[in-house]
Amino acid sequence: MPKREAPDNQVQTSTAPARAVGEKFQRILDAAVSVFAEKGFHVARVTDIAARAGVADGTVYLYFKNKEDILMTAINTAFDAFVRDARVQLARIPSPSEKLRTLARMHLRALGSNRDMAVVFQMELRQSARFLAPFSHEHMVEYFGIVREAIREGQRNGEFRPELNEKIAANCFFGALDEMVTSWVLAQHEYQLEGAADAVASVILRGMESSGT
Amino acid sequence: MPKREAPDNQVQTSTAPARAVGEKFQRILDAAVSVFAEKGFHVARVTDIAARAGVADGTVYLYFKNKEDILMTAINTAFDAFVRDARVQLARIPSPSEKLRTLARMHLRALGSNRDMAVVFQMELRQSARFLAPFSHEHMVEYFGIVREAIREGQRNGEFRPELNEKIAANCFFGALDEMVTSWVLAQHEYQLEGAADAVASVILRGMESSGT
Amino acid sequence: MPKREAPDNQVQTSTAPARAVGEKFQRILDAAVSVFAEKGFHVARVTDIAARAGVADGTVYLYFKNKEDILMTAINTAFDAFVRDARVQLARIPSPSEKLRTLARMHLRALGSNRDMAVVFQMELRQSARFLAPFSHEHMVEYFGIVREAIREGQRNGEFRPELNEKIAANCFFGALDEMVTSWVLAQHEYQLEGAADAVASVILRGMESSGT
Amino acid sequence: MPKREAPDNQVQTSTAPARAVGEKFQRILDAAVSVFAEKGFHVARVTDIAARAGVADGTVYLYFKNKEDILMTAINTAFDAFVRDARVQLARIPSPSEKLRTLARMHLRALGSNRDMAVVFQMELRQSARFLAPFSHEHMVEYFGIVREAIREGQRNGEFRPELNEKIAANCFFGALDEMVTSWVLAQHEYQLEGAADAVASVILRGMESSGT
DNA sequence: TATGAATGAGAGTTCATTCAT
DNA sequence: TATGAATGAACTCTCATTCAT
Repeated sequence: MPKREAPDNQVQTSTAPARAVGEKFQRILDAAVSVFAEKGFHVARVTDIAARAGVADGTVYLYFKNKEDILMTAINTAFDAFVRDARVQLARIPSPSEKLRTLARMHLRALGSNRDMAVVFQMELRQSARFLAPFSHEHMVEYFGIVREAIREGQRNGEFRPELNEKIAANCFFGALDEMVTSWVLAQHEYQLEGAADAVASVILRGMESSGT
Repeated sequence: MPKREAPDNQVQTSTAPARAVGEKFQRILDAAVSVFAEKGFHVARVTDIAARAGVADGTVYLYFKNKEDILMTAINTAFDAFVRDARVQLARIPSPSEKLRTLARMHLRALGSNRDMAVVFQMELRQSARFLAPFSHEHMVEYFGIVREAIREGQRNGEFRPELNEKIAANCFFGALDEMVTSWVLAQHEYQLEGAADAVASVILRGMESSGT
Repeated sequence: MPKREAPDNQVQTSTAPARAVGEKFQRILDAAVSVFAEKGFHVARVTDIAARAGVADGTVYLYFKNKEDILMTAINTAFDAFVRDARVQLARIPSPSEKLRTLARMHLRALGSNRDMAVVFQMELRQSARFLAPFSHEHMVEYFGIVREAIREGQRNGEFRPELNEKIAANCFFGALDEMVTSWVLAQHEYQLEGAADAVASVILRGMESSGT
Repeated sequence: MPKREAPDNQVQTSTAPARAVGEKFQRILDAAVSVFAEKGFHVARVTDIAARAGVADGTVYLYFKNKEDILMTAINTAFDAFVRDARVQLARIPSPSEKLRTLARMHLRALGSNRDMAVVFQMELRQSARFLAPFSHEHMVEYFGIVREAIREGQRNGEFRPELNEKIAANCFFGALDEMVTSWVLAQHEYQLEGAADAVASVILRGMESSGT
């Protein structure tokens, strides 16, 4: 029954320095993400996670209610941190199109900098949205909210075509980025995911722009 | 992207009592898709599938090697039919942009007409691409091949911006449609998925078009 | 999912002849009683029961919902058979005191002829009455009902003291027999339990008899 | 049969800060009896006991060897106190029948004044007699010894029928009281258990009395 | 072909007990 | 003494798959 230290955004920082005590929570979380990425949630065994975290099986249950709770915590923590960060960044940017361009960059940077977490997001998030706690789906709704708000803003100030269905546009934006991540995750060779952000953003933004722009 | 209504996609066709045989095969396949859609591949039990198909558990193994084989067959059969159909349809259309617009319509129509299969595609395809036989991934590559060919064609004839990375553009196209399906599948209320095809296509196509067009 | 053959009173007859097929249910039940008697319900492992019954672990769950269900079924089946038998026998006897004397004999004969079952009754029945399904407790109530009815009858016809609290008297009767079984079960040396029935009955019956008798 | 209120039955008595030590020891013991009564020995968790005693899990092991030791200590302590008390009381009484009548009253008073302990005795004592250390069984033998001695005395002085099997008679006596406790423990409504002592004693004593008395 | 009873490996989870602090 | 985080053995139950009928 150790108490989880306050989740501090840095979802998984396997930095070198001193492996202080008490970061067992984080170790388990990191190990879990790694194992989930490797075998998928259902095939992953708690024993694998414990072993990779260097703790006993039972220890996992001191920090998490059950296997599902580990996945949920991993996803929610990362998602929370991302959305919070995104809100802060976007608040500084006045232009809607620039906001979306920045969001695209953040999206691909966040996932591109942590392959395991990216795999988990791409492979498990949809499943969990449907079969596990719809908790994580809340985050998706939140993320979409940010995107849609920017689009509406752009429509109001004339940047984006007003007749465009804002929900569909948001799907195009998110879907395009999401597919970039998926293909990156499935790719055999390594490449910088973030590098594609501008190209994607420009396709979607042009697609939404008012003709006369 | 299947059109599973038409029972002509059956992979195995025996000789003599072909109808009866294929009929049970198809019943199991349909039942499986329905159960997979409901609970997800890993949680679905073979017993559920057999019961829903109205056959004994053991009978399932007369038609399929194992549980995974059922999923693979379901996905592959539907995907095959879709890709074959797409090739035929697109061959008749000269304009690259019109090709993509048609593909978008076909994509959303195919999945929009069979919710269970759509759920399975959205929830299980990525997982299976990574963890199960990468067999089904071949189909994705094939589908992407069709999209990319149309894009290249459009770049050659000046419709689409030549500096555009064709792979990224294909991801935008597919990702946008895919996200439309996902949000449709997760939506609480019913609506015609196909109806959104033109809106999505127009966003992506405008995004790819040459400025001077 | 084989269907339990109709429970046919002969709770555990490990008679010699042909071990017909389909008596797997009975084999598991007998094995369970034997294992429960040996180690107690909570310490007994399902694996032990399966092994002793000569079936696989999973097979146990084709016939029983869970470990508790095995215990309950064993207790209930035996109890049912006993109570049904008792009702039939006692119906033929007019004298209340003779009824109780017969019941005492039946009680000790039933448990004295099956040591394992006796152990389970003495060790687990009270626990199960409190912590498991109070189902089995119904049987106790039924048994007591038979005893109390006989006592009331005897009070009505003047055989037993009318001022006697009938519930207390029933407790004396049952408790005395029960303790005989317990001490028999815990005893190191073997002896005929049934042989003590008359001695017990005579103590209790004299204790209840009207002074002038 | 304990009189656990009085905290003078403590088995272990350390030297210096005897009061404090014994106090925590007793708290754990009381908590254990309460938890055992509630869930049964095997289902009770050491954590529950520690929590209810207001100590850490590890502290329990400073006072007791293991979970079983707690149960044994609880039973033995109570039993010891009861038997010691019984010996003292009965020594003062010359009449064998009066001795038994007094014992009946003490028996029901002891358990009737501490429901938790009564539950533990009724539910766990038999189990422990068989599966755990037969240690506690010694107490039963001791208790029975007292009863049997009184019966023999009564047979010698002509109060009780000489042909009566003294062991059986003792079983009747104890069994009747024991069943009173059991039914009291299982009863839904509250009532004074001790109040039934005379009724029970009179049934058994009459049952044992010589005819001509 | 079809059945469904039987199998048994395997996984998640619990909890008595220990031991460094 | 006291703590409570950590351990890891153990156990119940599930379910994909097989095979005798």
